[in-house]
Amino acid sequence: MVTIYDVAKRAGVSPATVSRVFSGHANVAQARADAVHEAARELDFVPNRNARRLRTNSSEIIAMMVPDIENPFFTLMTRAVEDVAREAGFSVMLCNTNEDPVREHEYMRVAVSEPVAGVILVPSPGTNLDLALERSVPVVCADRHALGYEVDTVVADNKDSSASATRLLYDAGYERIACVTGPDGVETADMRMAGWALAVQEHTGAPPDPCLGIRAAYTVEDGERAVRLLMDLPQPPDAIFAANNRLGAAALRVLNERGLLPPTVGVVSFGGLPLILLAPLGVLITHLPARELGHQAARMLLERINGLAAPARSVTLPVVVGGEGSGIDMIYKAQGSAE
Amino acid sequence: MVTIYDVAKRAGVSPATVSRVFSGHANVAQARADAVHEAARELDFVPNRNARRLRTNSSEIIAMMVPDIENPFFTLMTRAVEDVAREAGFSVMLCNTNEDPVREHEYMRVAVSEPVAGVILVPSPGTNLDLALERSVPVVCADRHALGYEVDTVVADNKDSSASATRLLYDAGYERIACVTGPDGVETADMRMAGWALAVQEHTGAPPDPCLGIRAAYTVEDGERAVRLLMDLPQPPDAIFAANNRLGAAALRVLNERGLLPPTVGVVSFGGLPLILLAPLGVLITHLPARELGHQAARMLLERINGLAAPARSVTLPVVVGGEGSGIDMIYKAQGSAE
DNA sequence: TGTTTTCATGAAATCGATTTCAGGGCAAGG
DNA sequence: CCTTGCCCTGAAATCGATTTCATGAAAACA
Repeated sequence: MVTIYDVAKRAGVSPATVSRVFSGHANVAQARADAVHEAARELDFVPNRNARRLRTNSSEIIAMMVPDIENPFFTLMTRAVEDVAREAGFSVMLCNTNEDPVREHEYMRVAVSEPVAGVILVPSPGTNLDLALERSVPVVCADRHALGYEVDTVVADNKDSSASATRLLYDAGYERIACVTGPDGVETADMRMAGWALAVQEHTGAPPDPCLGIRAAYTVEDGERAVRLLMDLPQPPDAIFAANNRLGAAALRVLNERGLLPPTVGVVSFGGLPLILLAPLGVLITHLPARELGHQAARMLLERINGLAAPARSVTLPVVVGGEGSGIDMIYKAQGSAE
Repeated sequence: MVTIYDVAKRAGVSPATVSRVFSGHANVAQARADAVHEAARELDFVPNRNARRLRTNSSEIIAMMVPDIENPFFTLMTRAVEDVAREAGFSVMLCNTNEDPVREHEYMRVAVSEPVAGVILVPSPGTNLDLALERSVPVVCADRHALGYEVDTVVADNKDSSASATRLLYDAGYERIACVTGPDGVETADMRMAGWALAVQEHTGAPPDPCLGIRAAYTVEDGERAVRLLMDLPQPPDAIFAANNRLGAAALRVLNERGLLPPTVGVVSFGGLPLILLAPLGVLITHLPARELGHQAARMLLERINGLAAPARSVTLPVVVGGEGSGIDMIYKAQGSAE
């Protein structure tokens, strides 16, 4: 392995000087600096980061903890984080938590002992950040808040935009609107359902019929089960508000099975459907700011890594509630940002 | 920071013994080991991985370099790698190369200087592995070979299955089959086009009409441009073999624009279309073994990390060329594996 | 019982870069 | 011409765990 000692010998300087040239923390005479660079190039020198990190007790790795990288929403968020991180000289360590607090905690141990420079976390219900905070590893939450902790957080404006989307269904003439949302305790699921309930209350003057608000895991399979349940009700809904992209896909699939595609039954998919080719007319797709969530979270984390000591900040990003356009129009939008 | 010296002092042993207890490489008397564990617990000791790595010159990080994590094919591959890696106690560092050899090389520098335990690489054309091989960082290529290097490689059976898929179009009665493939020099693009050409030659007894074989970047936008070109030919094709999922989506979108959806014009999408909801009848989707590619690559890499010194191995995984079923059938297949 | 082997252990060297400290060279000021 | 001070520079200490080496004790063998 080529070390700074080899470079130093070749360049005729001391190892300390080589280090100074590469870390740039002190002044080195131009002639020597050139000699060092030349020697480094000739020897194809790559500094050993472990040695550097041991000494400086720092690292250039950000842990990105998401429930499931296969969900295009999180894929896009991760991609955005990686872009910002790379720009700033950081690498991204990918951690799938599977929405499982135990797994999340295991990863947190790894992150702390690594130690990583910081963590961007989509918290699972029951998340525990004690370890990271004790060890003062900065944490930024994205998409959801971490219950019981005061850390920087970036979320989408779930409740208001869910209400808006639901109102659009009423505007389109639907009257009995159901909601399929995610698990109890998952913030996005709860907020979106709350938004739906708010719009229903506004429109009907009464809280929604409890059997129209139903929960499922954020998967296509479980979503289908839930939508079937809804459509099998004695008084089935004439429109469905689906609280994420998986559930939106599930709704469309069940409705397709039964020949009830929009506009027969109205559908809102909260979150884009990537690569969707031929969306039926009358599907309303809202555009979650996945990329912006990632960018913003990464930027805030970098600020913390650079020593920012302000109290915890909370940012809420707007959700674009797309107009109820033609299938093709919406396809293009969904495609463009590939949410 | 709590170090092994603190633990040693408290447990009344030497730092060497503490190290032995934690790394488990040598025997320590039970009584002392207990004392060490107890002291470690009391002090809440977490070993510093940087120090360990510096000494052992190893790490528990695998670099995963893919062209674009947003392509569901690579997302799934990455997920599979992460699953295997986690099982074995490794973490995954995510690197988007953007199909750009310069960016790939930058990441390779990071990986080498990290240094990571190994690299799983989807090579860009013009990839350069010298750095990694010099530094004896194990590399496994996935999805494509690295031109000019002898390293472990896992690929899909692109040529044969492209030929099979093309034959299915002939069987369905299409006669003038075009091919939209990826950039020149990208192995998957070349092999898939070769498979298409082979089937055309077999069927017509002559090499394919050159203007029917067209190249595009592996993006929806550029794919649309290419497909438009094809459909604007004086003698347009009556079927399209699209060499990856993005190009498949592009083909369907252009055909939809023009009212020529299958079965009017036949389509093969080589690679699944995730979350596709309402595939038109007559779209043939082949299922790339993304998950298996990832699993296999990760397993082979772990073997190398553990010191395996055999000559480079090459594994080819089969591609399932789905039957031309009803839209819904295919939807379920595409969904299930979310390629 | 005497000899050899095995085993657990601590002291100290080691990994490779960073950083402190002290000294030498040089310019400015008296 | 002699200080004072600044800037570069190299020697050596340092980060925290691992590992080699030497040692002494215990176990195995004859």
